[in-house]
Amino acid sequence: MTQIQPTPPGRATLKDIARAVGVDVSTVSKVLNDGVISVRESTRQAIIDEAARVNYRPHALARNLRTQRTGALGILLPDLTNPVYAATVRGAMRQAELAGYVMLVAEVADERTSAAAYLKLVSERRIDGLIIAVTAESKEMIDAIQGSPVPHVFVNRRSTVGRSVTVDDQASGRLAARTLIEAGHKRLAFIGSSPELDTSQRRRAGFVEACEAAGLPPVVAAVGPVSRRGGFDALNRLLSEPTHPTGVFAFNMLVGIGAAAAARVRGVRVPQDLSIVTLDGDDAIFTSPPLTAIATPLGEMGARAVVELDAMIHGREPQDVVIDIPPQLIVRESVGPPPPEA
Amino acid sequence: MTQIQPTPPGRATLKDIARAVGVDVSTVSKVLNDGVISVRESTRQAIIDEAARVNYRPHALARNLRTQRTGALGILLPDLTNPVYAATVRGAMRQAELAGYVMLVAEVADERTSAAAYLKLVSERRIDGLIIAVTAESKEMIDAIQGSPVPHVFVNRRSTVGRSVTVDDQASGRLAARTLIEAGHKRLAFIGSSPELDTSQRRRAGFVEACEAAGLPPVVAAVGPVSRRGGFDALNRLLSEPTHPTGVFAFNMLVGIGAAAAARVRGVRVPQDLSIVTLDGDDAIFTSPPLTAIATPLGEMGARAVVELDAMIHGREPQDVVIDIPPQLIVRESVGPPPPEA
DNA sequence: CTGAAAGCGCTAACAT
DNA sequence: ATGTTAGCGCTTTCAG
Repeated sequence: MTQIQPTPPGRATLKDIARAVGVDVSTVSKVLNDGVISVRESTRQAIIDEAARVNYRPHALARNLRTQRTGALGILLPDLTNPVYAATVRGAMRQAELAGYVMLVAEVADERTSAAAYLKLVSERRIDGLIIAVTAESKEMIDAIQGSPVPHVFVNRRSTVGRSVTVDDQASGRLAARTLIEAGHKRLAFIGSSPELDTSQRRRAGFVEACEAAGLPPVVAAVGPVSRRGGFDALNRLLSEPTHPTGVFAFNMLVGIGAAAAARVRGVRVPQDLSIVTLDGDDAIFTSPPLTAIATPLGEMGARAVVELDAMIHGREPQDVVIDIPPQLIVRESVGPPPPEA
Repeated sequence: MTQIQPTPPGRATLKDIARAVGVDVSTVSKVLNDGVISVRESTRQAIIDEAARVNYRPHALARNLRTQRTGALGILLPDLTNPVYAATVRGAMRQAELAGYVMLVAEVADERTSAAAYLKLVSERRIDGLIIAVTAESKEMIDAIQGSPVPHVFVNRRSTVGRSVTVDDQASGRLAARTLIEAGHKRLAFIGSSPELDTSQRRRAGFVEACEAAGLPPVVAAVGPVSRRGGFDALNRLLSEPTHPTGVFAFNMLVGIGAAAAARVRGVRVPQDLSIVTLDGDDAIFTSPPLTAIATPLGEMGARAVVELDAMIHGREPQDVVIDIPPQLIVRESVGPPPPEA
């Protein structure tokens, strides 16, 4: 009489199987890990059958302790409710699953908590590798990262203390500027972040470069927190100046949405009075008006970060990667010619 | 000469400390775990000093294998880029950190992958408890959950196979209806989800109840996927009927945003031609117009789920909890009187 | 082709 | 007040 109730998964151990089949646990281990040829077919079958019968699952912890690998990856990010990070995490998680990892997510508010979360994950040896989606330029953080034996890769950020996966942000900046310039705008502005965000600096550099190439005066670069609120406030400041820009490039979707809200509140019509180009895409289609944006392959970056991490974990040489999808303009309704009087 | 380089954290073991101080590892373990009084002050100090010097961190895996607890919680959710889930996860993660857990997150596309992810986390024994933010009514999933020894709690969902943390969704539905009714609307609609989402059913029930209490005809209940696209399509269908509703209650923010976009595309002005009430809040302030919404304490639900899970893990009796923050209306700009001809 | 033995780093009875 | 012992479940030489 075999048991009628299905055995709950994950409760049987190698020892149980070994006892049932009448072999040693090491034999069971070999068979189940599939690596070894030198097992008689009949015992192999018996073991496999019994394992199936009791619904055997390896105990991850025990295996990990032995192999010194956890099968887990970590990701450090500043804000889960920010769709930019959510999309990145999603891409990373999908790839992680393909590569057989589970994903530990830590949301960190600032550099202090970053370092703490980092230490918790890394020094307790909970993960095999770490994706860093926060800016990590505090001394505390740099020290922690540099002293660490755990592979790590920055995503959508560059850093002196590690490899990174990014896109060609300068090209995005140039494309944004050219889009506005071709629509006829002469007074352009970039709404970016505070200086420590290297990604923003590169987009700005590309933007400025294209402006100068077109012989346009130096652009105003409003700066603030990267958030809807930040975009809202920044555009508000910009619009309160006497001759304000007629075309703005918003660092990312959140900033763009905030900017659009500010325009609306001030009675500035988009795109009749003001054109907006933003970045990162998908969500911007449901704003009003839908925002013209430059697609950023966030998910690909996350996925690629996992690929690199996996390579490092397997001892391969890490390298910086710049995803070579050229920036692509998604034309929607927030860009038009400048208003006549401008 | 002590070492000049800071010792990398997490590399020293109990054995190293024991050897350096000249005691047994078990003594070190006792001291560092703080539970025991019976240790001479001088040795205690020596141990603590040495531990600090080598920057000792316990090896989570080894400890876990021994104690049979992982110090990790899992969460299963359908869509990270959905701000509703992002907010829930965030609340859960904050509370998890306070309670000393790390958080494993798994995004699952459907019931099939749910079951697989579930099994991966649970049967490999990677987590002490699981938060379930997906609807889990497939036989596959129910079987997996029921046979499982791992505590689990549903969040923002109810289920026959486990405890849950929810809010009073019927009250939210009633409040939404009353808001519209008090503004003068007579033709109301609820845009909800397909029937398997119990949360949607409760909101709908409350909505219908309040309509009937006001003597209003049975409401149309559009149904579709819970997403911007779903809200968009649903309102589109609604508006293409000859006498369409003048006030709609959207199941959540995403649906509300999609509905607003659909109105805009059809040239239906909000709130002059159509009033919209939605749920879940924060993001809705940056839409155009800002959407009047009923606040839903997503973060609290996530946090409370962790509290309940922690209780279960420590052997306390689980219970269903309904967060007793009454639904609160956030008045913005998407509700007004019905158009005159209606 | 299979088994015995050792050990990953830690904790917890139980001795002394 | 401290050490001894045993073992969590697994993998991995090394012998037979």
